[in-house]
Amino acid sequence: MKLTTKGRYAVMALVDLARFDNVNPVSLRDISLRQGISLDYLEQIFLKLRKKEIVQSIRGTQGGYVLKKKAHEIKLTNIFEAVDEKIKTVQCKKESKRGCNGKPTKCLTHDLWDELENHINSFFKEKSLEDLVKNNNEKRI
Amino acid sequence: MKLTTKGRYAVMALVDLARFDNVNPVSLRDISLRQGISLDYLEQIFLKLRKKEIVQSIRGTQGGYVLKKKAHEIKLTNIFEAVDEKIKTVQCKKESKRGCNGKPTKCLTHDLWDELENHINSFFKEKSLEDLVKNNNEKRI
DNA sequence: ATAAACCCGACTAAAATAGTCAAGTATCAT
DNA sequence: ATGATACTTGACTATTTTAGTCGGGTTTAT
Repeated sequence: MKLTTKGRYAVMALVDLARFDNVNPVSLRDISLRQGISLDYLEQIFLKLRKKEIVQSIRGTQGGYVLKKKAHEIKLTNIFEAVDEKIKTVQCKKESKRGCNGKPTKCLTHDLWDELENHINSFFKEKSLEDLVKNNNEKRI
Repeated sequence: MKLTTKGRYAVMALVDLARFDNVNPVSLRDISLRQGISLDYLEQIFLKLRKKEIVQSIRGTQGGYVLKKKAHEIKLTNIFEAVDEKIKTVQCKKESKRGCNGKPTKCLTHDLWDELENHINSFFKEKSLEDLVKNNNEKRI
């Protein structure tokens, strides 16, 4: 079980963005240089973030991105959802009629994975971008 | 972020095993049929479980596997570790000197991923095989 | 005008996953 | 004894996912 770079980079880039956001739009080029993430890849990620209205773009020279919502309103959950990073412990939820493993009942451990998903998601739902920025500022990184 | 089938199958198979264990050794063939998991694949998985002393094998006709420890002593953490299912949120922990992203500092979100790992692992450390079996019996599946 | 920046779809190499396959060895029931 | 059952082990492979790259746009400040 691991987190993909898409999810990680999205969070890293947004934390970076959130720290400079108050002044001017931040260009992906700057984020790319500061965070060491490929520019092309960042563009893919921000396309998704924009579509989910987490960031807003400003085109042209001196353009870039700004947050579209307040940092405390943006939860990790929203970010991951935007870039298709989702918790998938089990694939047996689609068909409501028949259970997993093709049998009429749920698989032996079905409830366990549900529980696990909830456990992880509760973490993501609590943490906001603001929390992360504050945490970093306290440490004066 | 998703769980691999190796981890899921290992837990499913062990829950199955734990329910019949008290009587006779359980053959992989039976588990394979009941849980709908390929026999060859199960063999791979049980090889690892045996090496980590979670199960014990009994060869020959009427052979099979039995738990090597009490069900309440086997935590999810042990199972996942045995089959190499580990939580990997970030790869930036190896080099202690230099941080992630090649820079001398830790990446902006380093502590976050640490926290997430701990959060998930705490779940795995608590849950035992016994918990899972009990849970299923209550529901008379 | 032109450079800086976003926009967007298509493509791809590499790694991980989810197995399969083949060739054993041990043990029990008869 | 012998055959059937079941574990043992390593090698192999198709598929999927990941982690990007690439190329060609469009918009806008200066």
